[in-house]
This record gives sequence, C-alpha cells and structure tokens, in this order.
Amino acid sequence: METTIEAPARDADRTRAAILHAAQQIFAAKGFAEAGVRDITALAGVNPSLVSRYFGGKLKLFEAALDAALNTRLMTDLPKDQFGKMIVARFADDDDRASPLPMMFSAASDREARAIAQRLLRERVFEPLKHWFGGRDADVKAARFMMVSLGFFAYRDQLPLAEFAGRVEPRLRQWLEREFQAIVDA
Amino acid sequence: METTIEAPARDADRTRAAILHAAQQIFAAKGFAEAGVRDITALAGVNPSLVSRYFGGKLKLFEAALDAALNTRLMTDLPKDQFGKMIVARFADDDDRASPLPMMFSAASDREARAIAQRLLRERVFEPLKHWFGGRDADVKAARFMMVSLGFFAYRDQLPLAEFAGRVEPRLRQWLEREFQAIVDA
DNA sequence: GACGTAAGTAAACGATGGTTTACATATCGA
DNA sequence: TCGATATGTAAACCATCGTTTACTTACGTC
Repeated sequence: METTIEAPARDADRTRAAILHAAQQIFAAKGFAEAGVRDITALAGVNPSLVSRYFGGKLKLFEAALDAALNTRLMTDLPKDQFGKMIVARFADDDDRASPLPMMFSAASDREARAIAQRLLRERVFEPLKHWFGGRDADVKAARFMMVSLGFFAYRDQLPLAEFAGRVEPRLRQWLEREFQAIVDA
Repeated sequence: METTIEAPARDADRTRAAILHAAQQIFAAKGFAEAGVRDITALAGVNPSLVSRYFGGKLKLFEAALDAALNTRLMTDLPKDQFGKMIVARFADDDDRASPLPMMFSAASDREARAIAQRLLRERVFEPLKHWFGGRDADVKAARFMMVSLGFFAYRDQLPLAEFAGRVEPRLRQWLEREFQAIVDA
C-alpha cells in the first residue's frame, strides 16, 4: 500500500543531507563552540559518529554548513537604486537564523573555525560585493558594507543592548537603509 | 643590600592583581572560550587553583577583567565637536588589546559569559553614552554608536577581510570619523 | 623562637565532547 | 538465495579543562 515511493530505510545521501541541514540550524542557533555534535545528530535523528564518517569531523561539517548557507543568499542580485531598503528588509525580516553573517559570529571563539569563516566570507561575500560595486573605491565600499552589516548583527544577536533589540526600531531601520544606500551611491 | 623595598614573597593582593592583569591580556587575545585558566595563571606566574580561590572561578574572573577594562576607558569625556576624530583615534591607535569592546566578542561563544558582557556593556557603555548624547533620539544615537563600533572591531579583529585590515585604511578612517561625528551632530 | 594562620603548590577529580572501534543489519548484485 | 559491501549504532576512548583536595611553606604574633 504505502510502498508508492520506495522510501529507502538506508540512504547515505539523505542522511548526509539531514546532518547538514541540522548543522545549519544548530550552528546558527548556538554557535560553533556551544553546538555539540550530539545536538546536531540528535536533531537529524542519526548517530554522532556519522559526522566524522560523512564530513570528516565537526570542523569540516561547520565549513560545509556555512558554505551551504552562503549559497542560498546572494547580495549582488538586488537593484542598486533600492539597495538600502531591500538589504535591510532581507536582514531584518529574515527569520530563519541560518543566515551566513550571524553564523560568522558563532565561529568567533574557535581559532580554526574563525579561519574558515574568514576565508569563506572573503571569497563568497566580500569579493563578489566588491566587483558588484565597481569603481575606484570598490574595496572601501565593500568594507563599509561589511562593517555596517556586522555591526547590525552583532548588536542585534550577540548583545541585545537596547530595549528594542529584537525587532528593529523604526528610526534605526531608517538610518540603516540610508546607510546602505549611501554606500552604493557614493 | 636589595632589601630596600621589602618586596614580600607572598602577597595576596599582589598575586590577585597579577592574575587580573594576565586575565585581561589573555582574554583579549584569545577570547573567553580559548583562554584557559592555565594560560592565565602561567602568565601571572602562579598556580591555576588560585583563580577559583581569589575570584570564584573562570567566569567571575572574566567579569572582573571586563569590569576593570571598562573602568580604564571612558567615552563620555571627549569634546563633542571633535568626537569623530578622537573616538576613531582611540579605537584605531590603541595598541593595547585589552580594550573592552573587542573583549566583548571573546564572550560570544559562551552563554554565561555573553550574559555578563551584555550587562556590563549596557550599564557601563550604552547607558552613559545615551545620557551623554541627550535629546529625544538619544537611544537611537547610542544604538548607532554601538553598531558602528562593533562593526569596526568585528571587521578589524574577528575577520580581517580586506588587504588593509590590520591598519585602518585612510579612506575608511575618514568615513568612520564622519560617521561618528554625524551621530553627535544629528 | 614556636605556633597558628594565610599563601601557594601539586596532583587528582569529574565532567564534557569529539572521535574511534567493534559490532549489527539492511541493501543489492551474482 | 547468499554473501559482500554499505549503512548505521552503541559503547568506549581520550584529550581538555575548570575545579577541588591534600599538603607544604612562609609570615606575623604571643
């Protein structure tokens, strides 16, 4: 009856994908150091040892998860005349926490994880953005973008200082939109 | 001969201060999670167990170290008409790494350490700054200051993306100065 | 000058967590 | 159908690290 699709009880690709998916969630939620292999595999419903078998260890799994997160979100596909509004909308209204930039901070503590995050963010975010901006001050523009973005996520996620930390306060949001737009228009 | 000052071989206050000083350096350099009690006490030249005895544990030591770092640096003593230039100078040219804001990121991984850093930063940086700015949009101004500052340190220390990451590139520095000044002038 | 207390050390404890090893079982081709 | 291989599990391994305990030694006081 229910053998319509032939759901295989053992499928390496499927479990590998399940681990990767769980890893994105757990890493984004708890950070690299606090996210345990046992947490991830428990969410995926598999044995902890499979992390080493399929990915070669926690660090490689983190790299794969961050890599996958970077593939889903691209910044250089936005219209330049509305860059400010749209990038803030993407940052602020994205409720899935597997966004790459916040995941970055999760690697802050571990030396090796930080090196991986640095390389990926440079290759996959900074450089593409730099070429997209173009012009003589493209590197400065890209740096400005990174600073404002990282500042926003650090403020929002890492240290919710103000009373209006969770949601984005309207005046703050307006400032951010202008800030990002100014980078493109400069 | 050399008994001029009566340097005591055993002085609780002195060793306590030595541990605290070493903690500031190690925590700032390696972050909360990667900084080991053995690292700190080795630098201080004492036994690891003294951390628990004198401070009540690694977490309390971190709190004390961050607290001490926050006492040395105050933002609200700068002239408002040159706030931009002076705050950037302080951030960029400060070569002692025990500055409080970078230390903040060191706590990103650990849940309890992050809570401590959040509280201290709110009480000792955000609130004073808010009152110093004054006016109707004081809270937004303070938030903007935190975002730009955190973005700068995250960019510089946590993920040196660009080629000019270590030193502050002149055009980037100019932008930062205007950015900070604009917060005060708004 | 001996004694009690404070200061400091060395070593072991205990928990955590990533990884490895040994073993069980489902899948698939001959 | 029968193995060979791939897939998955359970348990132990092992290193790290903060902390505690037992012990030693210097300092101040009667």
